This record gives sequence, structure tokens and C-alpha cells, in this order.
Amino acid sequence: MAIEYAILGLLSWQKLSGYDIKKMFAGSSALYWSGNNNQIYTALAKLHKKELVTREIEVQEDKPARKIYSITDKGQDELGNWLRSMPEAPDLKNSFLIQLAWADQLSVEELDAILVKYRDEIQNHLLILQVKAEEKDIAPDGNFRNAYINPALARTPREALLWSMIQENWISFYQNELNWVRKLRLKLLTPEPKRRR
Amino acid sequence: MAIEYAILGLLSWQKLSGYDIKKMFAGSSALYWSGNNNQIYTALAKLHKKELVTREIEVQEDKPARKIYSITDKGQDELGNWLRSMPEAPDLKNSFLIQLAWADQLSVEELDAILVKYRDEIQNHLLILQVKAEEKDIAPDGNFRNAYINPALARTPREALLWSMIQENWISFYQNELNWVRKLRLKLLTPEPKRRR
DNA sequence: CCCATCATGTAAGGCGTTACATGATTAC
DNA sequence: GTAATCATGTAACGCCTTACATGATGGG
Repeated sequence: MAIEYAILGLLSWQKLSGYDIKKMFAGSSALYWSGNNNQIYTALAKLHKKELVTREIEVQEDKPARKIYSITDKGQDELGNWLRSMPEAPDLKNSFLIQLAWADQLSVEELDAILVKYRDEIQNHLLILQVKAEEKDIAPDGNFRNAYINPALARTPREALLWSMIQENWISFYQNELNWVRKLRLKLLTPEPKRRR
Repeated sequence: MAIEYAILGLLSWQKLSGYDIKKMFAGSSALYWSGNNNQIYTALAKLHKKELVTREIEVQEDKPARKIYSITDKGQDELGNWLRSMPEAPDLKNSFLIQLAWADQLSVEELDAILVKYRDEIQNHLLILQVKAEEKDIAPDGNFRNAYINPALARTPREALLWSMIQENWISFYQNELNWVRKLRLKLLTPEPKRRR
């Protein structure tokens, strides 16, 4: 369901092949789908059947033919309705918190070890994000790589603002997580003193 | 996979029926599974087959019989291994960000309207969380309702700290989200001034 | 020689949700 | 009378991931 709107959104931006979309999904965190997501081919077929997109075949020499998809007016309407519809709350699944819940069974050292591992994991994700955010994503041949949602490629100042705030949302999420681990480790080092009454 | 460990964790805390576990999943945000999750019955069957849990049947008058599950030593070992294993990064799926990405097609009013809806949605979730956090979750009959991961019911000071920090993780996530929307709305009201160089 | 890239797709499996089924009791 | 609670479970569906299949070109 959501993936179809994500694709429609991309196509409202510019015409793309399935392969292009796949690469963009892989290179973006905002689009949360996994790198090698072959769902998009079936999703595109569905969108085509519903007449929300049209497809033209671009034959290339030396390389396989590409199927280039464009959004139709009907598709634009459908997208517009979705954009105006009730936003859903984010869904966050953090299995680490379940791990932590029973971590009192671990020794002080073991507990700190997994906290450090978690911190490093988050730090890594944050770094990757920040590197991507700084990339000027237009390759010399004019192709885009991680162009999706890059503020430098936005069409209006407002769109640039939205896109940079989307990046910031991700960055602040990881930063919030880092602050939280730091605080937790501190508290574990210095157990809470008893309060006077 | 993850659900089995979540159940093992709960059973390492105390013996429970499938129905109990179901209610706890429904009443907790840390355990991210949905309210009417019947997966747990099949998961319990799997755990039983693997001999990670034992089951005893408690016959009741007036009410259907309950199957009470307890963790075995083998189950404890399995849980211990998982607790010490590499934590995974949280996975966050925020379809609202995809909505926002193409929201430049909306009017100023329409855009602000969905931002307000999103803010309210988050605020609601936060409130529910905070209310739950304040509940003293032991009902007069001695049964627990949302007892899972309630710091008041922790067995050691360290466990209480962990559990309260798990709650804080959720609260800070929503608060971070609220700050972000506030900032975005402000920026949309007062478009960015050009910088001097 | 092997691997990566380009480009499309199918098939199978895993995980989670929703709906359905049963059946008694209690509350509005 | 209808709904909710207690308590278990099955079946179907949806979404996503992984693996597999094809087949050419170009680089290390």
C-alpha cells in the first residue's frame, strides 16, 4: 500500500525506470524499504494496471531495455488525495529495548558491553546519513544516485526546506538515541543516591 | 524470531498464560506487537516443542482453562545468549516523511493542516504513554494489567533503572518528534532569510 | 576468471495482522 | 439484547525480504 504511494511520489517528481527507483530506495533512509526490493516491479505492474502510471520502453544498445514509467493525471489525483490524508504515527521497532528489559541478568561489564555496541551501531548509522547528506549527488554523467530527497535538487525553496527537514528528522532521531545511551551509561556508573525527605 | 525472545524474557520474569502475554503486548509500547496478536499462541507452541518452556494446565470453574507457561533452564540459556548478542539498530518507518516529501504540491494551509494532524497524533501517543507510566499497575485483585516493564515492579534497583530508561526512550522519541514539527512549522511561517557572504 | 553493473522479473519464505471460530459468564 | 471478558486456537492475507533466473558488458 505505502510502497505504491512512495513510487507515485517519486514519479510525480520525474519519470523513472524500476531500476532507478530501486536504487533510490536503496540509497535513502527516508524511504525505508530495503536495498534489493523487488516488490517495486510488481508494484509498478499494479500501478500500471490501475492506470496511475504509463510506461514507455527505451531500447538501448549494449544494455538491456528500460521501462520508463510516468505518472498519469489519475495517478496525480490519487497521490494528491493521499498527501492530504490523515498522517499515521511513525512505527518504531526497537528490539534492543526488549533486550535491555531483561539485561539485569547480565553482569555490569556485560551490560555495558552491549550498550557500547548499541551506541556504536547508532553512531555508524548517523555517520552514513551525514555523509549522504553532504554528497552532491549528481554524478558527472548527469545521472542521479542518491538524489532522492536531496535538498540541493529541490524545485522550490519550500521543497528544499521540506527535504532538509526530512533529513534532520532522521539525524535528530539518531542523536536522541545517542544522548539516551550516554545518559543510561552514566546512570549505571553512578547509582542513584537516596533522596532526603 | 524476535517475538520468541520477547516471550522468553517475560517468562523469565514470571510464569504466564498466552492470554496474559497477549494483554501485556497490547498494553506496552516497548513490546511493539499489536494488540490482538495471535502469533503468540503459535510461538508458545514452538517454544514448547523446543523445550524452552514447560506448560501446566490450570482448570478454573466458570472460566476456560488456562495454560500456564514457565521457562526451562534451556530457555534461560537461550535467553541469556540473546541478551549478550549484538544489538540491532532500531527500525523506524515513518510514512509521514514520505508524505511530506511531496507536500510541496499542497497549499500553505493544506500543508500546515497535515502538520497539525501529525503533531496531534504524536501528542496523543505521548499522553497515553505518560498516563501508563504513572499508573500503579497492580489491580486490587492482585492481577497485573500493564505491569510489564513498570519500574515500580522491578526486582532490583538496576532493573528499575533499566525499565524507567526504556520508558524514557519512548517518551524522548515522541518529544523529539514534537520538537521537530514545531521547528518545521516555524520555518514554514518565516521563510529563511538570505545569508550575507 | 570472477565480480559488478545494467535491467527485468519470478518464487518462496518469514513475520505480522485480521478475521473467524468456540463457548461460557457478566455488565449495560 | 448486545457487548465485553475470559481463553484458546486456525486460516487467510498482506507486506517485505531473499534467493534465484537471465544475459550482456566492462573492470580488476
